[in-house]
Amino acid sequence: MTTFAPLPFEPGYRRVATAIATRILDRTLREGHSLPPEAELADQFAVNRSTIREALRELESAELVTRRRGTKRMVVTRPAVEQIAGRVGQSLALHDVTVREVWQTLELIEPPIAADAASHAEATALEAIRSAVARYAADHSSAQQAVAGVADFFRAVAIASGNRVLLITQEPLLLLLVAALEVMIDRAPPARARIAIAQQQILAAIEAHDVVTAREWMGKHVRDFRRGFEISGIDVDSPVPAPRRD
Amino acid sequence: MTTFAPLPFEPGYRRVATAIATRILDRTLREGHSLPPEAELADQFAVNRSTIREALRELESAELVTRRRGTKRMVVTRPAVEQIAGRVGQSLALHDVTVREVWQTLELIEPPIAADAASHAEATALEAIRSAVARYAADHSSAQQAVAGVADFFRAVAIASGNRVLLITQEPLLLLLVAALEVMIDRAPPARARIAIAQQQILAAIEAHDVVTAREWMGKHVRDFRRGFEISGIDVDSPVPAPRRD
DNA sequence: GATAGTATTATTGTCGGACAAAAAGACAGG
DNA sequence: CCTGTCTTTTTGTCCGACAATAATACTATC
Repeated sequence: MTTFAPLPFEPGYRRVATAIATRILDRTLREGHSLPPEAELADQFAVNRSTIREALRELESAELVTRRRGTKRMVVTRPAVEQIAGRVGQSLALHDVTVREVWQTLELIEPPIAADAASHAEATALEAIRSAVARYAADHSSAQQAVAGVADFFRAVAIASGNRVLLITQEPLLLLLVAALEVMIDRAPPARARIAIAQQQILAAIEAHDVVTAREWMGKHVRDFRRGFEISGIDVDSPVPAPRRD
Repeated sequence: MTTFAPLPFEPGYRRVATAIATRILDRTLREGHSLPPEAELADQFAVNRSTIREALRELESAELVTRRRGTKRMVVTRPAVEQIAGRVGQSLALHDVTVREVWQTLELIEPPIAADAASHAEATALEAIRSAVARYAADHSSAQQAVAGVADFFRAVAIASGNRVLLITQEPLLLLLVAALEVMIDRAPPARARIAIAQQQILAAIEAHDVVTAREWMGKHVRDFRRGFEISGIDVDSPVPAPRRD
């Protein structure tokens, strides 16, 4: 017996969206190019403007096009790392991922990132790490600020590693870490100071191109979060809080 | 002097979208719940149906709501892993990430995943790995099939590791690996056989709860891809091809 | 001739209403 | 209980409209 797959009906707005998306992905439409006005698109695709607008909302939501603030035309963009990460973070949270899973993953990827950074960090990337460390040291009074500082440090190190895939892969984890840390940090008094020390040690190791020490201290740094959660009485098997929407 | 940020103007369709998204993220609207019809939403938000529809396109694009095929009402969903991964993969490709970066990241995360799998794989997860290995061994004639088999093996191992964050984190990398492998595999004759051997060794190690061997063989497995790219004459510093759209 | 200010046009965001096609629901008959 | 038919909802798409504002052309001024 032959079986038939159901006929896939694609509504117009989606066909339009994929048509435009394809052009963006194959680089026919390049970053910065602005899209024709809606009326013209409607003409070209021979559909109503409403249909075009629905398609644009899809693309906009995928960050393939954006409107710069205070401007009218839509502009082709590549999805910013943060936006994509936000999606992934949301998704992970909705899947009831636990603090433990996030933490285990960080424990796994961060030390090698630090090692890579130590082995081939360039001057500007190093400077960025330095300033992240300095900013954290200078002011970590509010929980929110402290936590943001922690994330920025990780970002700076990942940038220094020179691997953008790692940087982007790491980003959703940071979002979730941030969400969880904000709850934890004020309940674990020693946390702030220990973070500062770890950052300084890691920075020093990276500056000295000391791969082994960088890896080790990053390992300690990440493991410390686990301790923080334990001290503050947060069950590591509880689901992570959803990251804030922007 | 005090400075003022420009007043952020949020169009109605976005305000509606975030309003609904918020309800989904805070679990007021749960997975499987169906949304009210567009007309009713228009009433509730006191906006036109067009505005509602544009908002729905945004949510749909974010995978927070979906229409089951052949059905009419919109249903609240949590974004499927594959969809999210598709986005991230696209984004990475648009950022001109190189084969090397993808490969390095895999080299970094896969061995520990295999180690985790070896240390606490459950029966069903093990069975899934076994069947993935068997499927690959049974038929890897077409490039596309072979490559899909490779990805499925990685997925099965990640599932066995019991860490969903790793699973989801890994997914975009697999998409890019697949896109790159499809080009490479037919140009590197020994690749197919070596993959089969590696899969069998890793499976055996996981079955035996042999953490060290699992990690080692997974390391070899991933490093082999690098060799494949070299043999087939693909520059590892060339950008990865964009993953196929669905 | 360059610049600042003003008028015009183009474009977006939103609305209202309309209708065919398809799904969901109600209902009768076997 | 299943099956086929009829009715009601609901979606996808269209059309036309209009206020608000960005983009552009134009003008006056120095």
